[in-house]
Amino acid sequence: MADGRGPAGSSGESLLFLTDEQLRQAIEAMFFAYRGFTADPDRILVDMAYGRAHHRAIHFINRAPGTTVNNLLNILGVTKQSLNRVLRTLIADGLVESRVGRNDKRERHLFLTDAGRALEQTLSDAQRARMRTAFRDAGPDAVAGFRTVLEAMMDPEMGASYTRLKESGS
Amino acid sequence: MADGRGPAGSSGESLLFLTDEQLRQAIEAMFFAYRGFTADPDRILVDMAYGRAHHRAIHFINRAPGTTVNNLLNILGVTKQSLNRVLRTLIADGLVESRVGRNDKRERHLFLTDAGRALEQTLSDAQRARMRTAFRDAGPDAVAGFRTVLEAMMDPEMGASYTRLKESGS
DNA sequence: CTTGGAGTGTCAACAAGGCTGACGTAATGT
DNA sequence: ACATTACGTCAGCCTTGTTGACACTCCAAG
Repeated sequence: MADGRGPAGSSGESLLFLTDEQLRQAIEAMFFAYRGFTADPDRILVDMAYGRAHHRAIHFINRAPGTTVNNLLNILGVTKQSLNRVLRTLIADGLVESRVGRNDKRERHLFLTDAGRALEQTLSDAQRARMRTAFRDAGPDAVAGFRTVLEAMMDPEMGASYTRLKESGS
Repeated sequence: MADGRGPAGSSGESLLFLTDEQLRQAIEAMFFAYRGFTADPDRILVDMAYGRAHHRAIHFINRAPGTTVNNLLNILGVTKQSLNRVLRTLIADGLVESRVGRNDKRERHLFLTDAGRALEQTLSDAQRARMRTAFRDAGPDAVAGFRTVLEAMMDPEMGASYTRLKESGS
């Protein structure tokens, strides 16, 4: 495994800092960190009838108000059946509003209601608190590196969604 | 709340680089990156009868050969029933071997068989390939920052498991 | 030796949240 | 007119998580 290889890694001399062992550690760090990342909102959601899927939908509707179902589908990368199950409950509970499109009446544009925004705020406050602490402890340079690596890890398609959201939000 | 804030952020002047908007972007980056992170092994696993839970078990058994079920339970953070279901199939399929403990015969020590190691290799090769590319593109400084932030994001307990593995493996 | 408790395995039942396939409807584009 | 798109929905399946209950083995303490 990460054994009898000499100092020259499997990918060339410019990558000496990337031993298999270090990559393994990074993989584990990613695993444990993602658990921390979702832990706080998850704790809040269990008390309600919601799960992580609801959180994701709420997050991205808040981020791109008026987005269509199809657009959300692409961002989340799930089937319309999966998304619809979540959306149906959010609409029924009055957290999300679905408006028929003006130009194209086949489309449904999604918006958070006041109650939806309130929940979004609660969830993202919890999530941001941990991120803020972690970022503060790590420092600005580490944060910059963190984001650089995350962007490089994305699938190109997903990266495009990310960039679009990032630019619309700033 | 996250609205009409002036230049003084909600957490003090030394955190000016942490606006809510930047935290939101980091949250989204984490979401999209984790998808990329798991995509490659997931693609391999669907062809077999296995899922992500099997991958995780195989990964950590490979990392800490001879680990007990209870130890693995703590690392993975699932119930013994969930883990057992996965472990049972892996043992039945000859990828994992369970040996009764010598000192304490109640304990089962888990090892990968040759076949198990082969699958682990395949999966982690796929996962490492993406990480390696991302790390190469981002550069050593970014990678260092990446790991610093990830470690700061973990729950303290999980961070302890991570540190233990990290130190045993180096 | 008996007993309590820890470590483990297993059965049953259930829920969340993925998936596919199929079908219906309305609106749009050709 | 007809095909396609966008959406909703029903039915059924899978993985992976959960609780609760129970049995077994073994260690250690009384």
